Amino acid sequence: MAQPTSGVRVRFAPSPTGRLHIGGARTAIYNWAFARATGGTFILLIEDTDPERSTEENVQVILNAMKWLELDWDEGPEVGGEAGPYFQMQRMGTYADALEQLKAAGAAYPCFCTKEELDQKRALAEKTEGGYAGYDRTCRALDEKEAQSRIDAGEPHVWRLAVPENHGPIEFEDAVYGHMSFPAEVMDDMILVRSDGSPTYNFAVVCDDVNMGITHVIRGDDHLSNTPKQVLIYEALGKPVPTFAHLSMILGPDGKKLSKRHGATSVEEYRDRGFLPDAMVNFLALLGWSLDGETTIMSRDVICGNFSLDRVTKKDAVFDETKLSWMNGQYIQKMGASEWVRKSWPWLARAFSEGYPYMHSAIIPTPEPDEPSTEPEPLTEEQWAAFDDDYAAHPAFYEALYPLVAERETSLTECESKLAYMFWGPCVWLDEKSVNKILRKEGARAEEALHACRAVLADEGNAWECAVLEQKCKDLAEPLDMKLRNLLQPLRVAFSGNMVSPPLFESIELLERKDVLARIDACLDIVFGSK
RNA sequence: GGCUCCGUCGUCUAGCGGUUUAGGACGCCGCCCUCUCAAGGCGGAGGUCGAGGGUUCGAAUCCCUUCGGAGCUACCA
Repeated sequence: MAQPTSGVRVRFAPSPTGRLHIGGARTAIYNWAFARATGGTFILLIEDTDPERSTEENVQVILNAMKWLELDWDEGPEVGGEAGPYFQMQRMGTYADALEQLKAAGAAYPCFCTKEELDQKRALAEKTEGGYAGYDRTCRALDEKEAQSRIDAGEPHVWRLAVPENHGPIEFEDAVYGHMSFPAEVMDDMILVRSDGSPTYNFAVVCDDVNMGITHVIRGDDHLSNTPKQVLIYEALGKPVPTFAHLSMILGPDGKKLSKRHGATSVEEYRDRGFLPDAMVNFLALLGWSLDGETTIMSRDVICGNFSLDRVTKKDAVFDETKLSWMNGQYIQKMGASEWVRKSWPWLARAFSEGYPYMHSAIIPTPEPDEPSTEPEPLTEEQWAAFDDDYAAHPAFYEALYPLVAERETSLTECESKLAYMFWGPCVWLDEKSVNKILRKEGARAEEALHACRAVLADEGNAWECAVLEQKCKDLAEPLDMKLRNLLQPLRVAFSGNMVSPPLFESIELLERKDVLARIDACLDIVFGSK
């Protein structure tokens, strides 16, 4: 299965164990970007040797995450390729072949020590000798014939790598860490094949990388210490050692390895929280790599066109969600209305559903800032149908919402709360705090302002256009001797229910005159008891 | 314990012996803009480059020591 290796071949090999971890995603991005930058081939290989978790469904989860990030692979599941199959479970034959080769070369030997025996020895060594030095090579001394007869008798055994005696330091080049050297004496006669015949990780990766013609192994830092062991396997196999590139760890805000305790750790979670794939890729690319030290926002094309291993840092990086949010906001500003509508679908549907069918107008208590975020009820089929109908009837309306929130959103989810008022029809939910601060404020003349603005909005002579309505309302300030702020904030509250909202007249323009007037009337009635 | 790696503003980073009074970005503070909130513009605080020794005319950049952090040390991957 020797591959013609012309050019760069890199691979990302995730285990389908549930979700695509942030660290894994970055590894995938670096492999992908490196392949694209060098005109090489990006291969996706599924490490599905754990039968417990490697379900069809979990494989799909990984694939979906890769697709969501828009990391296209040249060879792998669904697209095939000449170096396949791309599932380790389907490559068992290649591992068996490799073992045979090692046996023939005398580079592997059977070991009959049981797990229990080894655990005991390890425990003892840790107590008495101040540390376990690795397998004591008991079975390596076994007579070949004796070993064979025990195998023939069906005695359980594993196959170990016979680390060469007097092997000088094990050295290899790492594109990130530079020249690496490990003393061979501390290398364990590691297990290659387990007693059940399955290959261990270190053996399987080497076989795969050899057979797939991988030229650059770009992977997590946690494999750095595994690398000399793997180099030994390459040597035993008589194969050239690829270039390695180890990526530093991604840490949580507390400086500890990123884990569930830090909150969201999978790309799926970020997707569900309204993050854009472009922002994720841009942000993750910058976690350990830089273009020039200055550029922060960069497109996939720029990343792919300029990615290089020699600008990858060795230092562990803390995952700073604040910066990710900022970056996401930058991408939301640039994405455009139609894409925004398409991607904001779930949250727009929620915003729509809250206002449908229209509820009554009322003052509602201001939510506590430390609200216990409860999982929202999923929308019913009915609600979805109603939303779909509404969108079909007013597609332009939905696109017009984009400029209202584009530069105010840091995540797509925010449109649900920020735009809720746009779906209230003739009703308004008045935020209690806003009512007290704006409408009921002593000496603010809010009621007077509201009546005046209402008159402008009610005047059929005024075109229902943002610029016209805004100008006419602002013209009220002078005769009334009011500050714009005092004049318009009451209108904002009466219309949107809150003292903080997206642009006022731009919003009003998108709704019907009768609904806007109805809201003002409801507000006047509820707050001031006047009509 | 052993092996290995890392250490520049709070965070992501630039820096590869002199062009550096250590640059950019997020965050923070202030000002401007302004009907709110944002966005945007401008400005500011914040690192003496983990510490201590060298080498050198000159070091964040080279060497040594030291401290701190991390990874590996499985019939897990």
